[in-house]
Amino acid sequence: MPVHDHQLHEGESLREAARERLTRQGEQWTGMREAVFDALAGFDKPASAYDIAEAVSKAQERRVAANSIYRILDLFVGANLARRVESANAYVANTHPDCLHDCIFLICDQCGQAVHIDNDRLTGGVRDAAKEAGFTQTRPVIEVRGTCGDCDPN
Amino acid sequence: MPVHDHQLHEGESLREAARERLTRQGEQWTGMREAVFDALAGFDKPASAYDIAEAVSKAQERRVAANSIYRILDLFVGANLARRVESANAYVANTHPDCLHDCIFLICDQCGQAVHIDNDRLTGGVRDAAKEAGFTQTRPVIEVRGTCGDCDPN
DNA sequence: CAATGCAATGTTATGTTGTAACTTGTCCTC
DNA sequence: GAGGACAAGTTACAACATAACATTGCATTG
Ligand SMILES: [Zn+2]
Ligand SMILES: [Zn+2]
Ligand SMILES: [Zn+2]
Ligand SMILES: [Zn+2]
Repeated sequence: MPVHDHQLHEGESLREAARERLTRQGEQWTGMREAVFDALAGFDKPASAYDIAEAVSKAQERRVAANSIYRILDLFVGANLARRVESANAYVANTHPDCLHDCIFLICDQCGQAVHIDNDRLTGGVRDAAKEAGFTQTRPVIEVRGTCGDCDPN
Repeated sequence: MPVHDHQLHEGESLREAARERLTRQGEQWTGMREAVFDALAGFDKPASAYDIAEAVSKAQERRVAANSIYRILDLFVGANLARRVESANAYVANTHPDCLHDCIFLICDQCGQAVHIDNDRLTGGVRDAAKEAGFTQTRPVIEVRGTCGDCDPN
């Protein structure tokens, strides 16, 4: 269970929370951004920028270049609407965009599913260790590659 | 300081330790593998497969394809002679190939330097959290992006 | 209402990272 | 010297990411 309380959103509610958050940052919630967010949230596993480009292209019946997707994903990550999964070169929608903290991702090497867990004790420990080594403006990347319970039902 | 004791190697001693380790695994220590290891160990920061291909090409005065480098790097990572830094798409030589454990990398966004720290309490905690979530055969990826003390001397 | 400025997006090109498939070379064994 | 096993070479391409510049649409203002 999470170490702290926060609201997890899904579907319509998630999009609303994302829109709220982005506009509150002084950024616009455009049709294109909504389309990208919907596509991203529609995936059940981390999606690459090209996956998203394909999904948006299909939804809009026109070609959307990966380029534009990257721009919007960068914006989303900066605004905490999405997270980048470094070990998968892929992105996931953030189900609690109002809650600013470090996430831990567990990624299944078999099925590609990613589980998101929160543990401030662990992430705080990693931050502290980096600080102790003289690092500032730290951004922890904590992920675990492995096999999920569904893929290895022992 | 490291939580456990182990020998850190460098230069000739490091290459020896790597050769020892690899051959003990039943793999061959070929000229090509030595060249790749030397090139990798010669970098003062994480090097991409293409960086290494270039270095080896220069050292051997012939073109070596990145392809071959990837094969050898995969072997090295599997044998604990090298580590992949996921958030940098790059590799570093492992200075203690005989010591099997999870490493934490701190990578400076400014200068690219990577510092390697060990903290079994933290990495163990991450492993435990993954296990609790039903994941098996786990391989933690714990890295911190930030600014190193040299680049931000406050 | 033109003219201007600005942010978002489109377009094209190219750079970087990573794999796949097949071939060649080398060494060992029979 | 034929055959097998493994390392490495070669070529081609897939996947991921960014750079540079053009276009669009909308708001401001003279
Ligand atoms: Zn949370
Ligand atoms: Zn799975
Ligand atoms: Zn160690
Ligand atoms: Zn630095």
